[in-house]
Amino acid sequence: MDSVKVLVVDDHPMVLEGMQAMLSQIDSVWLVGLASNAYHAMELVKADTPHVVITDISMPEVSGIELAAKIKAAYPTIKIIAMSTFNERSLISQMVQQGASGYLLKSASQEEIEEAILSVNANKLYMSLDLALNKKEQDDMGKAPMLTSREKEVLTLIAEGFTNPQIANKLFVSPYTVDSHRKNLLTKFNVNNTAGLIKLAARLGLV
Amino acid sequence: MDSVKVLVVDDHPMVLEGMQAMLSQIDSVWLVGLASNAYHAMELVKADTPHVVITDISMPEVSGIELAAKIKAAYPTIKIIAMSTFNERSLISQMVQQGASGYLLKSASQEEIEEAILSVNANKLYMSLDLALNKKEQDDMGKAPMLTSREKEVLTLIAEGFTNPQIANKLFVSPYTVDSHRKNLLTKFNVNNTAGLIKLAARLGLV
DNA sequence: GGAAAAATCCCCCGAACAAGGGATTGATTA
DNA sequence: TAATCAATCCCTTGTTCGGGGGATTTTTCC
Repeated sequence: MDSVKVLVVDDHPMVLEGMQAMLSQIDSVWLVGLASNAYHAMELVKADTPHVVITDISMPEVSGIELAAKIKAAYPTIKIIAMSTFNERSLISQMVQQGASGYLLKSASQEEIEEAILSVNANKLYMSLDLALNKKEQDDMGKAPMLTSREKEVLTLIAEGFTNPQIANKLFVSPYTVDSHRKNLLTKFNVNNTAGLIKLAARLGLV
Repeated sequence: MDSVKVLVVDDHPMVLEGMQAMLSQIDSVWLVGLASNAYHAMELVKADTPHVVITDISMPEVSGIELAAKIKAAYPTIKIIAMSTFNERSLISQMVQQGASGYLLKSASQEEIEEAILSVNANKLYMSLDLALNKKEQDDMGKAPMLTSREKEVLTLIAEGFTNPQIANKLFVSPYTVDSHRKNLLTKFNVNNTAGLIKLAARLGLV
C-alpha cells in the first residue's frame, strides 16, 4: 500500500517540529507539508493534495474548526484529525460536526499518532482515549456556535467591558450595528444576557 | 566557549521531539537528555550534570514546580527554565519562587529558545515576551480580590445569567441588597460592568 | 450572474444596570 | 467596649441592555 500523505497544521513551532520528527519515523506516513496557520494550510492542501490533515483546534485568526469546514467543503475526501491540549475538549464535537474523523491529544505517543492516521485513512474514526471523564465539559460540547469574524471581534470587546457605543466607536460603525451583533451572539449562545454570554465564551476559550 | 548542557523535561512526547529537533540546530547547545517525568529527570540531572533544565510546568504526579524545588535544593547552580502553554501563566510566579530563571511559552520559536538558554546560563533572567506585554494579566494574578461568601454566591448567580430581581428571589432578600453586592463586586474587581466582571471571575477560576 | 451569508443600519419600549448617595443591624475581634 | 466588617435595605438619575420588529448593502461562494 502507498504511504499516506499527511499535512500538519499548528501555530506552535515546537509542535510542528515534534510532529515532523515523529512522523518521519513512520514508514507508512509521508509528511507532505507543515503549516503554521489556516491560510497557509489551504494553500498546501491545494498544492499537495494530502490524504490526511492533522490540525490544531485553537489557532489565532482562523480556528481549526473553521479550517476543517473549509477543507471538507472543498475536498470532501480528505480526512481530518483534530489535535488539542487537554482543556479544549469542549470543541471536539464541533470538529466532528465539521467532518473531522479523528481526535488526538498533543500528549499522544508516536504509536497513537500512527494509529490515528492509519485509522482515519481507512475510513474509520479514531478518538484519543482519556476522553470519557469530565461531565461539565461534555455538557458544554456542541454548544459552541459558529461565530463570524465580526461577531468574535464584538464578543471580545464586550468581554473587555466596553459598552455598545464604545465598541461602535472603535469599529467605526453605528451603535445599532454593534447591537445587532450583540443580539446575534445572545441568540447563538442561547443565553439572555451579557453575564451568561461571557461565562460561556470564557469556558469555551473564546475570550 | 563551551556549549551549554541542556536537559528537557516534558510529559508530551511531541514536545520532547520538537525540542530535540530545534535544539539540535543550535550549535551552542548540547542536549544531554530528555525526560518524560520528574523521576526520570532527577536521575538524568544526577548522571548528566546539565547546566540548564527546561521543564514543563504541569506534569502528572510531580509538577514542574516541585521538580524545580528538588533540583534547586540538590544542585543550586543549575538554571531552570519553566515552560508552559498560554493559560497556565498563573503558575509562573511559583516557579520563580522555586528558583526558576526563565519562562518559555510552548509557542516559542527556535530563536527564543536559544536566547532563553543562553540568558539563564549567563545568570540573567529570561521571560517570554508575550508576558511583558501582557502586564494586565500579570496584575490579575495574585490579586483576586477577597470576596465575602455572600458576594461569591451572588457572583455565581450573576454568571448563571440571573438578573438582580431573580437573584433576590432565590436568596430571599431585597433586590436592593443584591444590587449592593453587585456594586461591591464591580468595585472590588475594578470593572464597570457585568461583562468585565464575569471575564475576570472566569479567568480567576471563580465561576 | 445569482443565491446566501455577513455586515450594516434603523426604530420602539420596558427592564435591568451603573453610579451616586445613604442607613441599620448583627457578628467578629482587636 | 469600640471599631470593623458583612449583610441588609432604601432612593434617584441616567445609561445600557434585551427583545421585538424591520431594511439595505457588501462579500462570498457556487
